[in-house]
Amino acid sequence: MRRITKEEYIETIDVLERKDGRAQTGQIAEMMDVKPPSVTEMLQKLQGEGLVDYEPYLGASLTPAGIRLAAELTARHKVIADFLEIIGVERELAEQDACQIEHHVSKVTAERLQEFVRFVQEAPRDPKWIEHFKTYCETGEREECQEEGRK
Amino acid sequence: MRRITKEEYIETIDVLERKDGRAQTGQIAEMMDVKPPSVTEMLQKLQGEGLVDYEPYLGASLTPAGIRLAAELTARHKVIADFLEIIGVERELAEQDACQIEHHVSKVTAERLQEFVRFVQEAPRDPKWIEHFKTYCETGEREECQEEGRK
DNA sequence: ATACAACTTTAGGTATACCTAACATTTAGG
DNA sequence: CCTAAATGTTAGGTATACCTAAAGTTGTAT
Repeated sequence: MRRITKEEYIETIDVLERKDGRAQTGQIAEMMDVKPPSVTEMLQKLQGEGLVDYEPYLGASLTPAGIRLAAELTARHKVIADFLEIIGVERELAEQDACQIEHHVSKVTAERLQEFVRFVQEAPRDPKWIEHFKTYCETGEREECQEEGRK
Repeated sequence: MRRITKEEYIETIDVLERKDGRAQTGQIAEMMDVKPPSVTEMLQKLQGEGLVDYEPYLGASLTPAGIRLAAELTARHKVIADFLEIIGVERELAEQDACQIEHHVSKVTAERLQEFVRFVQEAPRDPKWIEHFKTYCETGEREECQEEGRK
C-alpha cells in the first residue's frame, strides 16, 4: 500500500498551481496515482487545517500557510534529490526516493545535508573534502583552495 | 502519530534476542514506546508471515527468514547512520533519523550510499573526492592516493 | 434548451497500526 | 501450595489514507 502523506498533496497542488493556475481534483489524483475520492477527502482535511482553499467542483489553491509549507518541502526535496545525484543515483530514481525520504528527515539532518550539497556544488575540482567540509560546517568558511573557481 | 513499521519490530526483536536470548512482549513494547497489546498483535501478524516464532506468554524469536531480513535492515540502517555521522549529524540523532529513513530508500540508492560510506571510510586523508568516488563506483578501483594509508 | 458526457462528491467499506479496559497466565513470597 | 503482583492477551474502539459504487454537478452540442 502506497500511503501518501498530506505533505505530498501540498507539493502536488503547488506544482499544478504554478503550471495551470489551479489544481483540480482529477489532475491531483492522476499525478499522485490515487482515485479522485481520496483527493476530495484530503482537500477537505487540508482546508480544515488552513493549508488550502478548496472550492467544490472547482479545485484547490494553497493558502499563504500552504505556500510557506510547500516552499519548505520543495527545498528539502531538492536537497535530497541533489545529494542522491551527487553520489550517483539516476535523476529519476533520486526524485522518487527524495519524495519518500523527505518526510522522514529531522530538521537538523536536513540542514546538514543542505550544507553538504552546497559545499560539494560550490567546491573547486580538487578539494580536501572531509576537512574542508568540517571547516565549512563549523566556521562557514572555505580554506585555501576556495579561490580556484568552480568546476 | 508515530506509526511504526513491521520492519522496526523485526529489528527490535533481533536486538533483544542477541542481548537476552529472547524477546518478550513487554521489552519490545518499552523499546518501541508502544503498549503491550500492540506488540502481541504485531507478533501474531509477523508469525503469520513466517518471520517470527511466537509463543504466547513466553515471547518471540526470529525465524531464519526473519534473521535474514533483520540482517538486511540492520546493514541498511548502519549505512544511513554512518553517512549521517560523516556529514556531521550527532550519533543519537543519526540513529533516530536512520530508523525513519531506512524504510523509504530504494535498493539501488541504498547500495550507492553504501559505496559512498565505504569510500569515505576507507579513503586516505586527502583524496580527490568526487573524481575518485566516481571511479570507485564505476570501476571498483581506487586511484594513486589509495596507498597513502588510512586517516 | 436539454440531454448526455465528463468530472466530482458522498456514502459506505477495508487495512494498518495504534489505543484502553477487562480478562488470563505466570511467577514469587510467605 | 496458594495467593497476589507482574506480565501478557483478548475484545472492542480510533485515526488515517485508501477504495468502489452511487449520486450530484457542470459544460457542451445539437
